[in-house]
Amino acid sequence: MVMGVVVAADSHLGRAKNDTAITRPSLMKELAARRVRITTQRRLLVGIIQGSPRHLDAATLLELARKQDPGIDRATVYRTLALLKDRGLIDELDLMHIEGEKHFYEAKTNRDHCHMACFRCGAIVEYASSSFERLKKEMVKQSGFQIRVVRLEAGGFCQRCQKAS
Amino acid sequence: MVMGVVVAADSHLGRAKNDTAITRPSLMKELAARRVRITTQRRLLVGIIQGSPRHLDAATLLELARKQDPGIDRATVYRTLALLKDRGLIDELDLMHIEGEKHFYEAKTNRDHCHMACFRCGAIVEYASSSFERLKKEMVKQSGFQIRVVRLEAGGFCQRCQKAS
DNA sequence: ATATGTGCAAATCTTTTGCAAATTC
DNA sequence: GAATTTGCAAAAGATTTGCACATAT
Repeated sequence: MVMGVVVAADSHLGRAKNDTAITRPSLMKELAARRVRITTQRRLLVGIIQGSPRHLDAATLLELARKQDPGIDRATVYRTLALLKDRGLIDELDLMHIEGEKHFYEAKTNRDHCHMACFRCGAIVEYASSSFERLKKEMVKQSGFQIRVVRLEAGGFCQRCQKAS
Repeated sequence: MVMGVVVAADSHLGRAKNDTAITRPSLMKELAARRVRITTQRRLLVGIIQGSPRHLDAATLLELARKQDPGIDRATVYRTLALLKDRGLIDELDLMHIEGEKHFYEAKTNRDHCHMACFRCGAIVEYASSSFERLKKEMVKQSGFQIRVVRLEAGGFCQRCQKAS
């Protein structure tokens, strides 16, 4: 058994459950620390992102936000996402374009992790390991490139779908 | 020095030059092996992709193709890219959306490699190492997920741009 | 008072699709 | 002649933008 591995399969677009090694620092605190103005709508959006057990796309985030503030606009959602991404507080994922070209978002975690997307059922399996951390360090060392964001995604078939065929 | 490392910085959207460990099997042969009909236009498009030293996006590919066949249509380009992707002959990259939402393509190599995109100058640094191969194996082993495609991308600043600031 | 955030509607950018004509087997 | 590929034009989907108004410091 490899140390530090965090794997968890979940249903459709789910997120790791037994994920004890990964923590998600408070977005609100991070925003405050960066002296970003926290408006009512931003608080709402950030709360939804932080609390969501799933990877959200902009349309879903808007929909969820509208349940609490029907007046909130799509543009505000996109502008807030851009802000959070710019400050490095959320990660933008493509999830191998398993659902078209839209992006998915998740609060930045203390530790980078990979996403594996099942082409058949859409399940997302998350995975973190020290090997990933080592690889990143190696990349930086060997290339001299200064890494700000990393994204490791894979597409294929989850365990369940492999059996089902 | 780590073994098997292939690193090369290049100018804007360039590709590794001293890339001896990485080979690109002939797309034409692969197509033939899969009994895919090879039309004039497909041959043209595939030739451009295979021969290009850069990561191409659909619009650029269309533009290059039109120099030789002005009649070729955008839809054909997209349809051919979809075909090649489906057969696993090309890889689709996002390059951290450094130039908008479009995709970039490259002929599949014998060995997976990462792409690091410079947010400042747009340079693409490619990197392959045995650590990446090990990580992939570990992911499969630990998660039971069957990987068909992997993409490891990073965004940040290349060596030159770090110095320039 | 000044800077910043928001809603609205329209625009933009990339990719996909329906259908008739052309091409290939 | 049947099946596949292509061009054309229009549609679709996701994201961005200009501008006037509202809100916060």
